[in-house]
Amino acid sequence: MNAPNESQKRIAGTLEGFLVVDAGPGTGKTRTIVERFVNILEKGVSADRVLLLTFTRNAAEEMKERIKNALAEIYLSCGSERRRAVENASKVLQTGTFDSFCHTIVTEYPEAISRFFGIDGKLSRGAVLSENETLNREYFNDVADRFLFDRCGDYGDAEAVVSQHIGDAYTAINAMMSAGIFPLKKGWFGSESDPLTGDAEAVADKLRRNREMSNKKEYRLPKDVNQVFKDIGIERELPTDSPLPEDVITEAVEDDRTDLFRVFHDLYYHYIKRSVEDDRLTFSLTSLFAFVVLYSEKGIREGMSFDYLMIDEFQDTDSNQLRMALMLLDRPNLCVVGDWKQGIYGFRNAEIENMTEFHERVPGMISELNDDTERVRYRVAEEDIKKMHLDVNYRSSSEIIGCAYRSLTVRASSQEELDTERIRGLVGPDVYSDRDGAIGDRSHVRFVKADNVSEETEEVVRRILDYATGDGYGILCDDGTFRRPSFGDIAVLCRGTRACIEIYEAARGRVPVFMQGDMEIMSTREGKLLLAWLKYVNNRNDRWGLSAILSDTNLAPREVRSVMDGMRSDDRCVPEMIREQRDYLRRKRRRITELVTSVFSLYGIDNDISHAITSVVSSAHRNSLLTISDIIRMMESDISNGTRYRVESVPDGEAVIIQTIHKSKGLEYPIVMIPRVDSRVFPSTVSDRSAFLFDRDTGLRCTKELYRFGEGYAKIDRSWKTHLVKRTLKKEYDEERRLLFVALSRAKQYVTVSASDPSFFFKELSGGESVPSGLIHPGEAEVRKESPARAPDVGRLPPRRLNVGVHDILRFGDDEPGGEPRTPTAASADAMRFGTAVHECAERMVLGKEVEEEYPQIAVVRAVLDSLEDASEMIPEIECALPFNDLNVTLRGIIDLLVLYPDRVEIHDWKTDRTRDFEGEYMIQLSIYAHAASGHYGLPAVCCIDYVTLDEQHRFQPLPEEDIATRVRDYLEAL
DNA sequence: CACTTTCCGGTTTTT
DNA sequence: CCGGAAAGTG
Repeated sequence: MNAPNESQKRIAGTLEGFLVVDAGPGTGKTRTIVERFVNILEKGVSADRVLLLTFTRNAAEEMKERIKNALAEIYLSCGSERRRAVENASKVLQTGTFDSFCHTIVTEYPEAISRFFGIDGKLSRGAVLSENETLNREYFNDVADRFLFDRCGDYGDAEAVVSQHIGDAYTAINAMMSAGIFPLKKGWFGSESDPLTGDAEAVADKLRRNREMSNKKEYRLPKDVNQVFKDIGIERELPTDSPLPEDVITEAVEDDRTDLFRVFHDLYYHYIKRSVEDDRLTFSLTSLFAFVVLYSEKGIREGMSFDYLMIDEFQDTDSNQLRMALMLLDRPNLCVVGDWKQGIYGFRNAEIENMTEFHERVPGMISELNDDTERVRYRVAEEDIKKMHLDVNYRSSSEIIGCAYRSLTVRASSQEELDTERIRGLVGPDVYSDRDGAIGDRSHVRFVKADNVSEETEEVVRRILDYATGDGYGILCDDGTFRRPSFGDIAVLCRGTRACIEIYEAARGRVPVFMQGDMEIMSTREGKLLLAWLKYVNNRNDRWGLSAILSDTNLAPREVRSVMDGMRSDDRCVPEMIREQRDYLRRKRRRITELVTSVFSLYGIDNDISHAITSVVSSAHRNSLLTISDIIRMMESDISNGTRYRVESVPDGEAVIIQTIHKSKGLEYPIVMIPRVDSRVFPSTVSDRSAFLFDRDTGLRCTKELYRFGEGYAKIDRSWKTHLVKRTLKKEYDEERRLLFVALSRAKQYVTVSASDPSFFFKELSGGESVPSGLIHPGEAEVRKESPARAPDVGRLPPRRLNVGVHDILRFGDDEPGGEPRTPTAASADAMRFGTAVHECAERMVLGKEVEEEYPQIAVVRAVLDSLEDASEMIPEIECALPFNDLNVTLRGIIDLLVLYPDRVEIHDWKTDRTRDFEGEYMIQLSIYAHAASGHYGLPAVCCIDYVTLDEQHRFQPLPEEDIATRVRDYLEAL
């Protein structure tokens, strides 16, 4: 890369004070942060006094790498005296995610939290951070149910609404945590009055302003209220020829919410208390508790402090995090970097206002934090805060930048609004392109309108082919020349996962394509075919299974039906080939992993999804001796619950990537396609259905209200007051526009935006100028139309790559490879169950969790773990894969325990055997793991079989890979 | 043309 | 069950 530009230099050189850096897309943000970080160290500041916080692990890792590299360069160019300091600095770099930092604080000082809240119980050092939001909701639900039951009748009308909408209460409480609002045993933190009231004056003001802005002839707001009155059946009407009367504004804004606040206070406090007592943390609780520790304990706060702090992606912070940042500093040296235009995490309570209103928020926060005692030991006035700007875009052509900025621009309806936008740097790009000279005219932004969704999907595929194979496109290389685009240069960015999947499915088999993200793998063709075969193999009379199998062949629907009808008597009407396949598969019914891979190889299916399914099924099977019917049940429940699994990402660089816009943040591609910019889809019109509204200005409000009609008759219906207040929240720039901005600004040279039912985003952006679909005809030879699903043919279709379970190639005496497996006896089933139990305990122990079971084997495991104390990392139950490319086979298995040392990896495997009869086989097993791990980490591996029943260990060097290959060959022979 | 009624579709996700 | 947009109405 070339030398830093002026603004990058200025920012990297401004080391002291408070600094906000507005860094538009592609402006060299990471580089500037790295440079600034290094500059601070160069000044002689000790590396442990500088902290860099980010939001994702990836970003944290990348930063660390790049800082280390920069330091390494310095190292080479300086004298021996400085060398040691530089070397040392690179070891103690303080970079990490906000959440991991908070987690450290909380687990290190758990007693501070109980002390602060006045709770008897306390979090342990090993408190579990429950990442699964579904389970967290369930936990809250249980806690709240119980609580409301115990306090039945204490909270008047509010209680009814809360108990009917516990999930919504959880959401609202999480939003409060992010906003830094939380209950004390009595009252609320940091305020005499109720912090949930909001800013009544501000809301009233907005309602009045709204009145002025309304259409001269008719007044919108009174009409709106009348509509609600009508909907809920209240006989009341406001005059629509006059503005909203002041007394109505007052009535709406100053609605009495004391019961609602009381129930939330008590429930919120109770939830905190129970979580502490049950030793349960969520990400939100961790963040809140970290604040509490820093706030309440002077010693900890000072011990944790830094002289310099930098925060990346600052638009993703919430206010709790900002306040923590202020307390973490010993001196006023805070540099925040981000781009509010890329703030797309509002649904996670991130506030772009932390960035846009940084100047106003910070001084206020500091004085609040210093309310009773000095917690922030420096002063920052609004005018001390410097604002700098990265303004050169090194990524995109100016056509693309212009388009991206236009996507943000809203038709400002007043001069005042326009001015606000100008201040925010919105009217016209605040960034200019550096690429135009190099790119020249090899850039475009195109708009395509298709007649319907499937036609649009087709069009996307066509255009992918055109970009990758057609003439007239050139991708700029580092040396300034152009090359033909390849599939790997193209990204398809969608608003939602659904669209991603649909486009992925349509493109698969025709274009090399790769989808990133979790998928409902069991609902795919692969999943359903497998399910169908499992059912049919399990039971020859399974009608659903057979009909699904038949429907995937090229039999006409009529023929399928006649077969199904014939099924009522016997299965002679089933095509012979299918029956043969069933017999072939049935022989493998006890080797689930093999059965699964065989089903897929019948169809020649070997892709990300089939891999993911294979690994889910085989690990479920491995963990608890499942039968075919258990697997069937699991798959069926996954289908009906819409369970998503991570699909292993093997981007080979030459495949089109399909991902959501959210996932694309921070990435760049030469060619970007943005499909489905349709009405209701993008911008998404999913409305807030929550029973509670929580916002800085409006405070906490209930969207429902209990209406009483005379004699004891009452009903819960929407609250007209909250409805009115909600209208003040309508933001001019909503997240959807920023999402479009993110999508467009990923592109370096070419963009195609398409729609079948254009939304107003599409219309606005294209200016009504779009091209119909179907104009592009990529060479037919290139279009490998997926042949209509062929009937599976046994044997003739060699599997392209076979996934083989490690256990499949091991020989345990009575089990001939490829033959019928030994029949599980009651005794051997028991032994396996015991083995599984020991493995589970061992896993928990590695993770530092309590283990209740106490038998001799556990003590042995503990002794082994204790002997590994100087390891840099211990990973239990990790999946591994060892490819044999010449054999077209990948061996897959799960390592019981992988121990990482700086210079080697150690593979451990727990064995509950009473003899060492199978040692030879186990050595092969561990050797496979060792080669896989060794390849992954680039370190030599050592194997160790831990016989926990015998209390013996067998350490050895892995057997040569060739020995394993021989086994694999034998296995393939026998197939 | 302006307003009302009916209809439709239905997220994003790191730590 | 809600809000946006198409269809329906005067």
